[in-house]
Amino acid sequence: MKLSKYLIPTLKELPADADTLSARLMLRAGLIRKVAAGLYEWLPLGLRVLKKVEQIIREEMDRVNGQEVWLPVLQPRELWDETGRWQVYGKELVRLKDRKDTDFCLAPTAEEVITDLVRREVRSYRELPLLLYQFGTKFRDEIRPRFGVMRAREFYMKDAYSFHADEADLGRMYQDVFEAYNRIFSRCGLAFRPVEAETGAIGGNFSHEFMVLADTGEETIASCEVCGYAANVERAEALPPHVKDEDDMADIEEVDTPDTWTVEDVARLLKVSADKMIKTLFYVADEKPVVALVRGDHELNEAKLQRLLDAKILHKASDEVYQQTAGCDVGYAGPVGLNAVIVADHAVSDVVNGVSGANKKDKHLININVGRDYKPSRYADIRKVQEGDLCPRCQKTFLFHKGIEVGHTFMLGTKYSQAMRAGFLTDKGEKTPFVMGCYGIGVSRIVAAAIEQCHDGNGIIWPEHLAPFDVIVLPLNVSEPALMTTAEKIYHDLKAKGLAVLLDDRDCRAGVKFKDADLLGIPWRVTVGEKKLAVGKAELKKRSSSEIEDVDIDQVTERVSSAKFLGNDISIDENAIIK
RNA sequence: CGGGGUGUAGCGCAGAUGGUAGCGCGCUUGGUUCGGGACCAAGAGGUCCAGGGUUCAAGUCCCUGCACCCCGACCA
Repeated sequence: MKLSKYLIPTLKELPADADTLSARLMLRAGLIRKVAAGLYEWLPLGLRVLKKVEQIIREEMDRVNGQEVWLPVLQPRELWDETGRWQVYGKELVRLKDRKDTDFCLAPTAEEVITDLVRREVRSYRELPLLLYQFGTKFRDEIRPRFGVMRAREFYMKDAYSFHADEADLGRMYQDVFEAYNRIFSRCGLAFRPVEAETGAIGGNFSHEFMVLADTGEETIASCEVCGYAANVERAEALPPHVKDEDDMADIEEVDTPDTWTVEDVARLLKVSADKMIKTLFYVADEKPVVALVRGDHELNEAKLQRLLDAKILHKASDEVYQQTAGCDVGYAGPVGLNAVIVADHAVSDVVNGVSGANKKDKHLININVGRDYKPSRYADIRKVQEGDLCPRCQKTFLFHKGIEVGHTFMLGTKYSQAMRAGFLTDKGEKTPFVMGCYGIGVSRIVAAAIEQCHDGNGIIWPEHLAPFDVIVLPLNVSEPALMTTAEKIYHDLKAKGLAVLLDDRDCRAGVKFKDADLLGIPWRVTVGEKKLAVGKAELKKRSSSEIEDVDIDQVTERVSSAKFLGNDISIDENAIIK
């Protein structure tokens, strides 16, 4: 491809609203342009990278016997009503009507449609297991799109769904896909880590996220270097401390705390530490009010609470609920004398002579004690793990990292097949619901994550398997015929070797070409300049290295084509794949 | 949804006290240059986000709306 005729609008200055490094570089290198908040156009160069990622995923999915399909983006409400997700999914689901006023949504994921397909077409255990996947545009009306294509409202995703006769078979497939995912992200040249994860709106009972490690990541991972346990902080188990305070119980007392309601302020006013405070939070779980207690220095983990209560929808209670139940505002609520279902975090039970709101304006209670003054309905792990917490398996201090979620696998079980009455006949002739798994990869997000991980001050440094082109050839002076002829010959020879080559045939100064070549991040650069050409040489440089090598003109093609991917391919353990 | 901010040339921005719409980059043409974003000259390019109002006169002042960005709440 000749650069002079290729749409690569590189930018010296960057658009003001680009908020992360990868977004800035994607705009500057001419990979994408923004149309509206969270909506992007992929230009030729960007699309080439996207297609590279797609092909790697396709190969690995096929390797574990996945079958590619293509499902509609516009999906009828009736299917979403069957699983209840038309209600549960919330505002993120883009809803619209057709000309006949029938409700539809734009697919944020495709469990309903695929389950509908399989329930109509698959009858027997003999046809299982089945792994179907697709690539396609997904829509999620994010509250706040940001970070370029990383959190866009419309994005490109690979989603896969598997159907099984039983849990054991799902377990085998889950393992296969898990390994396929490891290969995919390795081939993409990413430093990543699979972690245990929350299941969120997709549901199911077991799930992993694949996190690309990057400081700009939105997710936080807690990991233990001793036993290898790693989980999203949304999921990570907290170890109950069991260092019950030694103090004797003192008499409960009401104290004045005018205009003081945050944990920090109350603790300062009463001269107690935050871990003596009991935070009292009101929630509504499937329309039933629930009170959650966590220690003042801890944070409630809503996902844990929701899972514990087995609630479809969980949200913070409104001020009215506080008034009705506690008779006061949020900051003055407390568990003593409260007539409600109370769930307490394990750590709360160890607090002796604690402090909480008195359920009266401007009043708190001191010296409150579990058992004597209030009685939670149940204890559970409902807090977020935090800095300093210990691994529940081996009591070693957790490490925390930032990550970008690029893949997510779920063991769904029968959540969707039961709701949609999707089943098959067993060898005994019994109708049984499919056991399902689902597996997603954010294809467009991988592109951004790769840049986030691989760049320098001059631009992108593509991992070789993702690079839009393998080589860029720079004739430094296009008006010099000998130089141009040589450059074009190298260009054609490289192409003949099957490499993707970009020829910078623009009539501009050398500096501009060097700057753009660095910005674009093409792995190999061949420079044809007059001085070196006079002695029959061209310059060869890897984008990832600062070394420049002079190579005989007629050796260039051989050098590049033989070096491509050398030492950069990952070893694949064929035995790990279950056929 | 709450708080804050911004909308002026393709991009980045400037346009006190209302009075002929500007700069840098990019683009076009010509010339000189030519190994890390050259220089000179001449050009093209604007419903100043939209609608309403005040005024002899609005990019500028006043309403209303929209879009976008940031922080928070929320969320595979």
